[in-house]
Order: sequence, then C-alpha cells, then structure tokens
Amino acid sequence: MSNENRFDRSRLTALPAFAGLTRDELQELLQRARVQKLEKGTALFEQGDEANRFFMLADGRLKVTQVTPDGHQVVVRYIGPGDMFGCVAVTGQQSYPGTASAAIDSTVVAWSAVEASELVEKHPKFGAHILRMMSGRVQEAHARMREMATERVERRVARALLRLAREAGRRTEAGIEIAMPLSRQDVAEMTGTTLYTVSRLLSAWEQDGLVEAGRQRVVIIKPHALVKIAEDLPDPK
Amino acid sequence: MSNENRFDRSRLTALPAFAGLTRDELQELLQRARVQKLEKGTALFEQGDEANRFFMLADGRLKVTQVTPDGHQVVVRYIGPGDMFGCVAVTGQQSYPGTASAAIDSTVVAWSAVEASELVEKHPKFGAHILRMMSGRVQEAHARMREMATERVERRVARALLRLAREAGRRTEAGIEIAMPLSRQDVAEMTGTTLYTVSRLLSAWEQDGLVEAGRQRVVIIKPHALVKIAEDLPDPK
DNA sequence: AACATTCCTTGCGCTGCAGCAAGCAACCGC
DNA sequence: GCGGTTGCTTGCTGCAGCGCAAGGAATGTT
Repeated sequence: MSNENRFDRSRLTALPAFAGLTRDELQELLQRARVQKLEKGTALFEQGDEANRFFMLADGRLKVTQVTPDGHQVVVRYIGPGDMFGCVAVTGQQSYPGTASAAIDSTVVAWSAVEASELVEKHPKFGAHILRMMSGRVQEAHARMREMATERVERRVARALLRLAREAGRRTEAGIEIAMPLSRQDVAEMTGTTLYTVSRLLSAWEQDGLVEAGRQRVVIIKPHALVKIAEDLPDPK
Repeated sequence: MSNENRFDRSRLTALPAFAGLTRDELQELLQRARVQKLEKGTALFEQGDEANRFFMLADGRLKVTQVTPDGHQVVVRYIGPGDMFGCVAVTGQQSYPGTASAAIDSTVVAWSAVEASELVEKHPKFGAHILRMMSGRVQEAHARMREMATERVERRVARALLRLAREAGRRTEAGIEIAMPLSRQDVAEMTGTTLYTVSRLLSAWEQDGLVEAGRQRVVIIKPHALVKIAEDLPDPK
C-alpha cells in the first residue's frame, strides 16, 4: 500500500505528463488519484460507458478498440506506461468512444471526472500537458488516416509492427520482440485488413528471415529490412 | 474597418468557441486578434511552415490537406465558420502538419502563437473550449480511420457527401447543394480512393436520380437514398 | 491424457477497385 | 471566338487482397 505509493511517486514524477509541476502540486495530484490493478484481458471501461474517470497508465499495456455498428472491430491505439487516456472525461462528454482492455496485467492511476476537471483548472500546466497530448493524438490519427488512404496493406502492416516495436519492443538476442501478446487478428484490426492477409505477410517475412512469428508473438529480426518495406525510399537516382 | 469589427463582434459572440466568456474577456480576445481576408485558392499556411499563428474561421471554407512523402495528397478535413484551427500553435509544436487553403473566399481571425498561449492561460474557459474541440477532432479522426478500415468505397463516398452536405449544404429547389467547388479529385482525397471511382459512382447515382453532379458541383437530390447506401441498415427481419 | 478452445496457415476462387488511355466538356484569358 | 487549361467520363485490363474452407498446432481445462 504505502509500498505502492512509493512506487508511484518515484516513477511518475519523471513522466512528461507531470513535467514542470512542483513537488506540492504533484503531491496533490497523486493524493487525489486512485490506483487500480487490471488483470490481463479485462476491460477498464467499455465503449458507451459513462465517461466518469480520467486515467494514466502506470504500468502494463492497454488496447483501445471500437466496434462499428455492423460489428467490425478496430484497434484505435495501444496505450503504454505514462500515457494519459479517457480524456473525454475532462472535456465533459458523456460516454467513452471506445473500449480499453488490458493486453497484459496493468496498473492504472485514475481520477474522477470532476476531480480531473478541477485539477486541470487549478494547475494550468497540467491542462497544457493534456492539450499537448491531445494535439499529438490528433496528428497521430491523421497520420493513420493518411496511411489507410494511400498505402497498400503490406506497408501498413510493416509500419504497424515497427510502431509496436518502438512502443513495446524488448531487445532480445534474436531481435526486437514485441512484448505483449499480439494476434494476427489484432494486427489486422490495427491496419484495416484481414487476419488472412496478415498471416500470409508474416509467413512470407518469416521465410525471408525478416521476422520470427509465433502464436500471438512477433519478433523483428531485421528492422531495417522492414523499414525498407514500410518507407519505400523513392528510387534513388 | 470599424465595419469589419462590428461584423465580428456580433457574429463571433454567438459562437460556441466563445460561449461562457464575459463581455470584457471577449473584448480582449477580439482586440488582440487580427482579421485577414483570404482569396479563393490561396493558402493560409503550408504544411511544414512554422506554426506561429492560431486561427478561427469567420467566414468561408478552408480545406486542410497533407501530402505524403511519396506525393499523395489527402484531404484531412474541411473547416467551416466558427471552427478553430492551427491548434499546434497553442501546444507549442514547431510546424503545421498540413496545408490550409481557401476553397472559397474566406475571412479568418488570427492570433499570434504567444498571444494565443497567453489567452488560454488567462482565460481557462477559452482553453477548455479548445480542449473540447480537440477532443472532438480526435473522435472525428478515429471515426474516419474506422471508416477507411472497414467500409468499402461506395459507402465512404456516400458518407463524405452527406457530411459535406451537413457542413456546407444549401437548400435549393432541386435538393441540397454543396456550397463550394468540389472536384471528383477532392472527394477521392477525402475518401481514400481515385477520381475515376468517384466519377463512376457519381455517374451511377446521377443515373438513378440520387444526385445531380456537375463540374466541381454536387447536389444531393435524395438524401435518404444516399443515407441508405451510407449506413447499411442491417437486414430488418 | 483426452477434450475443447483458440489461434494460425494456406489453397483457391472471386471481385472491387486501381489506373491507363482516349476522348469529351466546361471554363479562362486574350 | 480561339486555343489552352482544367476537370470529367468511360472502356478495358489487371491484380491486390478478401474471405471461405479445411486442416494443423498450441494452449487451457477437467
């Protein structure tokens, strides 16, 4: 308990979300927060739930998904340690636009919506951080729109893997392992394709020694080769 | 000049962007702003330009585009009267992620980046509005990602037209006319397809009397029929 | 150890859509 | 009014990727 708190204190102070805040401010933020463990596979909130809490991920990894009216699922993004999410609770919307569930065992820091709003008002720096984060989120989303609109599947998948490796990669002797369970279906839902196509791509890449693929597991052996697929360096002449 | 100011005062006070602000606060916001006319076709800022100004559209319509490294152009969104944009100037990024150009003659209200930041800090309500707007922007972008990932072209195009009609539609005797020049290419760049496909779709729809299509001009004759294409009401049984 | 469940693979057929090419139509500037 | 420019249409071809189906492999459960 006090153990958990100490963990938070030391880890969180370093995060960009809290940069520039005084010790006292931080103290207040954390005092008002509630820490919650989340077991792998369980949902923190579901699409459509009343948006009454604002979060920061302390540890683990969450997957944010949306389902379309006709039942198609889409992975909107993955959340890593230090990321803030559930922003709609701060902007006064009523319901979460997506579902957040734990890809691995995780720990979140939660504020109630009213508290979050108060804190933002009281500590402008904190609000500014949220604003900056949202701005990044918009740009990220636009980038992915652009990708979906213009790039073909192979490249989108390569990009997705590289992004995941950057966010959640762990160096091993073989290469960079994506340190969370990741099914073909997951990748398909990130890139707007089908699990069949992802499977075929991974098989081909494995054949060529670019990656090592297993059940819910991907290790990138030759990142540079994958980058070449992802980027298409325009005919150097 | 004073004419222009009066115009602004009366029009702008009603906008959601300024809701809840006192007369004095509004006064200050507007006093610090600079009004700028923008002729159809000209760019207000270009992708990569230093982000040193924050804007609100007073009148007209702007198109925000991005180009991919390999030269593909994408329409990120259209901006209508009352919309705020160029938010990166507030969040302290360096450069605009896209190009904003006038689809028709337009008028913008501009603040310098430093002024905008000051104003946000001084008037939390204003900052909250921006935050809410950003939140909406994220959701909108996610919705379009979802669309691109799961829906087929026909539906995406139908949706895009309906969206445009809602944002920029003008009732005429024939139907709802999209009140700005809109080429097949534009629609293609909004929906991630080609001008060929858009042309074919519009031709087919015109055949069936759903729309009336001309050079850079679209009139929606039977919105409900287009909605049916866009939504795919799941087999009512 | 046997079973059910979940995840992955791969052959095959099919089709939605891209993309060229060629021609037409509307608008612009002089 | 003429020539140039820009935007639109449409036939044709090709293929990327979808999605079924059937089987295999890993994992969890009792």
